[in-house]
Amino acid sequence: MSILADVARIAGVSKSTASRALSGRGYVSTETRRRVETAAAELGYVVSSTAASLVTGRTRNVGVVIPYINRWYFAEVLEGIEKALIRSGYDLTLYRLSMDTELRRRVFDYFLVRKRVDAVIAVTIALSTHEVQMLQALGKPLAGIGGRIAGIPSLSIDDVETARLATEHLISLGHTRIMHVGGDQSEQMDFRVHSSRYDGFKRAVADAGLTLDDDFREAEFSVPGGYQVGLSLLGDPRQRPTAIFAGCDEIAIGIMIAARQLGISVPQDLSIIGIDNHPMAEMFGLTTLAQQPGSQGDRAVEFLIHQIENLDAPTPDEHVVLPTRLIVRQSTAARRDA
Amino acid sequence: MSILADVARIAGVSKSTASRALSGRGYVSTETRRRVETAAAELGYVVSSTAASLVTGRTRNVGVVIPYINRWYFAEVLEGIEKALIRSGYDLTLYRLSMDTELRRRVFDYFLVRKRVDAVIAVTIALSTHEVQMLQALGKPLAGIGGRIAGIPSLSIDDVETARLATEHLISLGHTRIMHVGGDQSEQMDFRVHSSRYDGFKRAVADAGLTLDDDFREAEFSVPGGYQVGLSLLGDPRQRPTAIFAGCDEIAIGIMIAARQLGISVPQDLSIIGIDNHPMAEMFGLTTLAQQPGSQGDRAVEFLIHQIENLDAPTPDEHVVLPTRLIVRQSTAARRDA
DNA sequence: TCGTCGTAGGGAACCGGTTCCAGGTGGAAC
DNA sequence: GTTCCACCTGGAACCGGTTCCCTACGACGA
Repeated sequence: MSILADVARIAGVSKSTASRALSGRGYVSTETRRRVETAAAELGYVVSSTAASLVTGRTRNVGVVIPYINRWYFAEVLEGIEKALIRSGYDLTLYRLSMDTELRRRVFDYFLVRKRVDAVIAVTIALSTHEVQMLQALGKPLAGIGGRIAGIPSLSIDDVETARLATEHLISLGHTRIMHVGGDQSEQMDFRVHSSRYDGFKRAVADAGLTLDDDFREAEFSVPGGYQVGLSLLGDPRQRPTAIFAGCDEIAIGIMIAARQLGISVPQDLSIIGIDNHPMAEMFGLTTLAQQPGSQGDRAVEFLIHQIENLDAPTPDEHVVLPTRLIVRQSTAARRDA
Repeated sequence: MSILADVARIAGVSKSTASRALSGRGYVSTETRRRVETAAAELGYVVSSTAASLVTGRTRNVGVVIPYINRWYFAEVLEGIEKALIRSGYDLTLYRLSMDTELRRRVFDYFLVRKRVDAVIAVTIALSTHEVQMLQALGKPLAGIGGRIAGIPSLSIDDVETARLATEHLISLGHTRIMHVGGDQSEQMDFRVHSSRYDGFKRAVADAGLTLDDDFREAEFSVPGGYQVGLSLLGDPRQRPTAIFAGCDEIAIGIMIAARQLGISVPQDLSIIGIDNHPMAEMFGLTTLAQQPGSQGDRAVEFLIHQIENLDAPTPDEHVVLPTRLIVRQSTAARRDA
């Protein structure tokens, strides 16, 4: 385990020259550089990024705070972030933040804040003003994905508008008995994605002049989650809607499977629309509003790296709204009058 | 952004005492400790983990090399690792390694090797002898999950045995026209998981005295992957098997969906068994061999941390085989004679 | 011929902690 | 009354790089 001084000695130059030769900064003759490089190779020298970051103040490491890993949206975002970071020569340190507030505090105090990362990306986690201030005081650029955070740039789809569009699609097909199956309305960790989607749904319903006395069921954002709600909701023909707007494709698919099992045919008896364009959506013929979580990660990284490398530049406080696209497949159809 | 010297000054002690007071190592009077702590709190002081690791040689950071994020098995392993690391006060740096060898080299050279991590966990990635030696030369403990790596401790299920068991289950139900739908046999990155499962299948078939001239189809390890193979395989009644052993539950579920769409009923016309016990397995009534990827991650971490903290201890070169458990549900049944 | 500029390289300070060592207490044991 | 030891603290070296500053030299334009 050799250090720079060894390399310098073998190459017959000073530490500073060796450093310049290997990092490529500053003037070094080609001959000297070659000598240093061969010496380094010979010794199997690798820089200590720790030592380097101590003096430069840069770690080339970005922290990602994310609540789930094994759900499609989050895994995609994470992959997008990872690809973009590797491409730019940055490492990714992962912090999974559950709703446990004690753990959350620990992650902030013991991990994030120790000058280990150059920047932080919060995925679907609404940082508190205090958390934002803490990180900003340390000079760490921040970005949010999946929602708006006061004072920091963020990236997300417009959940209200997307939900409204999905619902309008159902309404335009003549449906009047519509329900929304979505996420827990009280879950505090996220950016109110769940309630925004429900809000969009309600607006579309109201705009169409419909009144629904029973319009919502809560489901976990997963296929089994949708399946369970589907079974109990669709099992009773008297409460069964003719169309469902699901909070995400996984829920929608779960409901489709439940419907099939109950002998309810989609779209003849029931129209279903989701959000995401999950890889399974196509095989299920699911109509959906497509988003690209991977590219959200990608763009967040691109932005952050720019911030890191121009720390003096003003922090833009803009929120970028990403488009969603309606993909009509076979799970939605005009209402069939009984 | 205050540093230790500031804290020491405010508290009226030396740097060394301040360090001792905050880290809790060495003798410090309670009174002095209190003074230092209040000074630190007042200034909003946070240690520079960079500076600390420069001198201690410990980063409290573990690197995880993994090929996928958005597949169930990998996400579960990653979650298990993450939970265990956070619990022990370690960070997790994530490296997604695709099959791109150039990228792989870069990850090794530029990232892993820079003394940024105290240990490395390779998930389903068969490190080359050279890669293992490089990391060991740097004094980094290693562990493998999902397969055996020469010279380093690893953790996995017995793929051959598990596949054999699954296949035997089908054979015991009287099936003789059996197929395996599994992963690409030539994919080089992993631990031959795919070919081990195929091998186990073939052994069970051979042991039962069956001869099959067409026993394999390749599928991506995903639901759509299984679905596509299912459609083409099951569409032709002359080549259709009466039972399928799928390389994983996601493939199995894809095949079940394809079967349903083609009017082939499971298990009357077709028995299907998978591996994993994926969260969707239960709702599909899928018979499977359950494994717990999360606990694999957990155990690997536990072991590595022990290694890190006792670096002089001999590196055990043991391979731990984890059990799988047959869960019989409704997707497999005795062969129905035509 | 002189000043200037671009290129090359060395010396030393510095990043922000940790830890070794030495010195100084005071109480307990002999 | 020593001696010993446990406890407490400060000084200084050190971890392994990067970078600032200074010197040196050759080329080139005036």
